[in-house]
Amino acid sequence: MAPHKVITLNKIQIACQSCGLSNICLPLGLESDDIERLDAIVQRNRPLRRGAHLFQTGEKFRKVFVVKTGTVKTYTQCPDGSERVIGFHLPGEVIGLDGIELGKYICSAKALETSAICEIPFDQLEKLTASIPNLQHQMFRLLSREISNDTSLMALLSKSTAEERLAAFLLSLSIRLHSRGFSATEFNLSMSRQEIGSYLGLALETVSRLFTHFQEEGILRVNRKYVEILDLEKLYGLLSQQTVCLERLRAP
Amino acid sequence: MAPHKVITLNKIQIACQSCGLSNICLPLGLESDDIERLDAIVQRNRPLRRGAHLFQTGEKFRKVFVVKTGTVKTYTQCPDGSERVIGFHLPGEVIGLDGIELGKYICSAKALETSAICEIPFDQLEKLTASIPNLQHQMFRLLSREISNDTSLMALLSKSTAEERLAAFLLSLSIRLHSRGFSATEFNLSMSRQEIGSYLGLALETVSRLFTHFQEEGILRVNRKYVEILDLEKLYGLLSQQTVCLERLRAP
DNA sequence: GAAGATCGTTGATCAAAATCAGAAATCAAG
DNA sequence: CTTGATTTCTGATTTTGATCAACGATCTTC
Repeated sequence: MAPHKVITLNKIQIACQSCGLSNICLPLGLESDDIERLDAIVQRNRPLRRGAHLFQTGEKFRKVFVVKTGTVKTYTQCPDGSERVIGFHLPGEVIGLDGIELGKYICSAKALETSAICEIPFDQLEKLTASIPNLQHQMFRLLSREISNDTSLMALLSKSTAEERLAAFLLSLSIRLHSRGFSATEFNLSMSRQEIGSYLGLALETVSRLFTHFQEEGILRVNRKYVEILDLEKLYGLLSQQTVCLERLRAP
Repeated sequence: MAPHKVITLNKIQIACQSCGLSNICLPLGLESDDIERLDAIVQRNRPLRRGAHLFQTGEKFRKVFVVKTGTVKTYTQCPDGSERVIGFHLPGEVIGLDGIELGKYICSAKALETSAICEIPFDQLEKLTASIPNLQHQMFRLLSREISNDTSLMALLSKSTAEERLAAFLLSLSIRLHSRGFSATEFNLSMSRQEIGSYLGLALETVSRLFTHFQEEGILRVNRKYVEILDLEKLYGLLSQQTVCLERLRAP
């Protein structure tokens, strides 16, 4: 009997053309043959396992990364070992752009679950960008979006209660998952209470208590990582006057 | 007697070539004739008075702005009238980049004191950028810097005490002023306690008390807007393990 | 220069969330 | 399956900084 054919994972590659994320990712707004040129410089390796790093703080900046499947967190590490979560990144989101300025990554990025990642060498991307006006515009948009997101989060962090923060976090997740074709009301968190707390500037105990509290209020049903939002309207109602925030949360 | 010649202020214009900020501003890294091309699309109007707006939330995004002299604050407004300060912008800093994504400004910007502002129509800048690789790179760097700055501030806001926040704020100011040729240890704040508090996520009373406290500790001398830092080292010492933050604060 | 508005300081009180501590549930690995 | 590690939940206590309140200083405007 002939040996089975071995399929190497890194050969199963989806070109940008046929990727479901092309409407939120870099190729957005590009002509078909321009997408092909972009596609040619995209590297697609085997999926990363939970805990694997995309890059680490201080490493030389060479590539930007796009999440294709899974979730990635970016974080900074303090000398004392504690870490601060900067962001959670879902499919279609571009990571590493903050490394352009100084030529090195200023935060670390690791997979929270098995995740497929597209890697794009930045020098090649930059050259391509100069010759494709639509790509340049999309790059500017992506960078601008990053800034807008941060602005919203800062507004959230600089005031507002713990309750409001967690509500905003859950709604942001809900909206982003929904826009990627997942359920808006039922999902599994890929991050721990600790990580959520770090991201929102809260103690993990506070996050845990709030989940319980939201459940008692009938807003959601929680079981560890599993979350089901029962009353979206009520959750929105917790976001006092966070206009900007909400508007932005809906966007990506 | 012949009438005196009237000098219109908006005729007193400094070209990018001879502007002292060209080493931190957009022209950084550009060839001489490319700077001229950039210079040609820069609009320089009369200085804005304290309180005047550069742009307001929701307005159509057409231009980016560069502070030439003075200070500008960006902020978002809540329906209840209260505002949240997003950032304070010193000479050489580019404002309005967060409007690219959605085609409208997502925050407002107003002068905190009489300020000279360069205005650059974004559509023209984008065209120019496509034909000057160095300018494209500089644009990416600027956008990336903006993201890095926000990242640092988020790390500061998401944890850390009131004391640490004010220390970081003062050091950031000190560093940025120094890199622009001003004193690192003696300056006049152009913003109120209220605005500092809003920026740092603290009540204005807390900010006021901290100033008093720092003075009692011999770290600085304060009289309303006037600040003299007496012990820079002690001030740095208050920033526990904020590595990222500090590294970033030094940069711009 | 007087009147009013704004801004900054200080004190007293209170509330929200951090911290400390321990139990229960889940997961990973031998 | 058992053991140990990790994660989550819950309770008790403490702390930080917000809020409320009042007053003096400074700036603005007529």
